[in-house]
Amino acid sequence: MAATEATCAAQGLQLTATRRRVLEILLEEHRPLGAYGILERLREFGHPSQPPVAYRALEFLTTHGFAHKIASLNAYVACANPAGCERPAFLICTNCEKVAETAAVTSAAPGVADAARSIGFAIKQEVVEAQGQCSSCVGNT
Amino acid sequence: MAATEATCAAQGLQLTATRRRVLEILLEEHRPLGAYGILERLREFGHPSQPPVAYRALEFLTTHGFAHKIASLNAYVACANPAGCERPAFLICTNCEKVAETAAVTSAAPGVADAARSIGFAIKQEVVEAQGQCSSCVGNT
DNA sequence: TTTGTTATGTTATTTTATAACGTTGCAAAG
DNA sequence: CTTTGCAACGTTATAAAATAACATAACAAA
Repeated sequence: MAATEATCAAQGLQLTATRRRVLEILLEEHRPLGAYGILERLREFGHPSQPPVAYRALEFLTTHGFAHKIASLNAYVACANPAGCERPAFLICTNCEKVAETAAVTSAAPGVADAARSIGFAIKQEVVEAQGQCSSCVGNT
Repeated sequence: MAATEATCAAQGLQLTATRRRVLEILLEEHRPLGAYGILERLREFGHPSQPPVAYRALEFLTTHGFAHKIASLNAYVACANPAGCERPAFLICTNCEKVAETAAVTSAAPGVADAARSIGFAIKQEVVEAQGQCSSCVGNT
């Protein structure tokens, strides 16, 4: 949160009340939250809570790397490393639904980068989302 | 298509009319198609076309590896290599929307596998979807 | 022929996301 | 000042994606 505030200050980004509240909600959760889950939480705090409210805040947060969308879940998480987030990848526990964020070392998995090169495909960005079981849940299911 | 028929015969899977038609539709398209796009096409051919029809066929096709869901697009493509598909990864052109399928060599991108190991996370499956520009579209946008 | 299983047909609903349009707040140019 | 421009906000409505639920059919095995 402090890192996010610092980045916003440095780059002239407006961390408005709603945007800040959405980020706080994501930080409080230990699992990805859908847009409508966020809306519910906003409602509890008396914020306006029509869908665009959440989606606008999420667009701001994801655009600037303060949060990420987990495409395979249609859900959102706060960035674990807002100060220096690059090539985020996610480890999604299919048992407890918690998500760990890590950084991929290369821009693409081996084989994928080669394949891209060989067909002249210019990779801009990559979505890497692993599903499995976290250490607490291994063997539980 | 032949490979799919062969696999179904070998494994006792029922490639019914609707399932076959959905696979044909995906094979004819050179880009990912949403479930409702598929429904439109089915309608043109006089098939029943309520949402569950498409979703059931897609579940069958994706479960057995004859088609894949592109999570970051909420869309579906025919598998490019139904005979021996392992660890599929996708190169999605943000300009022309075509998708190339490739195979990741390792089960996880470097760094991701290490991170998983270090926190005791057991990876079962991985979603790898790269966005960028295909050779025809590089420089066009 | 009854039973179990797999696939289908259909209605309704839920979940996720965006379009569209007017309003507000504020800073910079005139 | 005040007005012009811009970014964010509030609200209504709707689109798009996915699933729940329940009844029916087709067919093989007991």
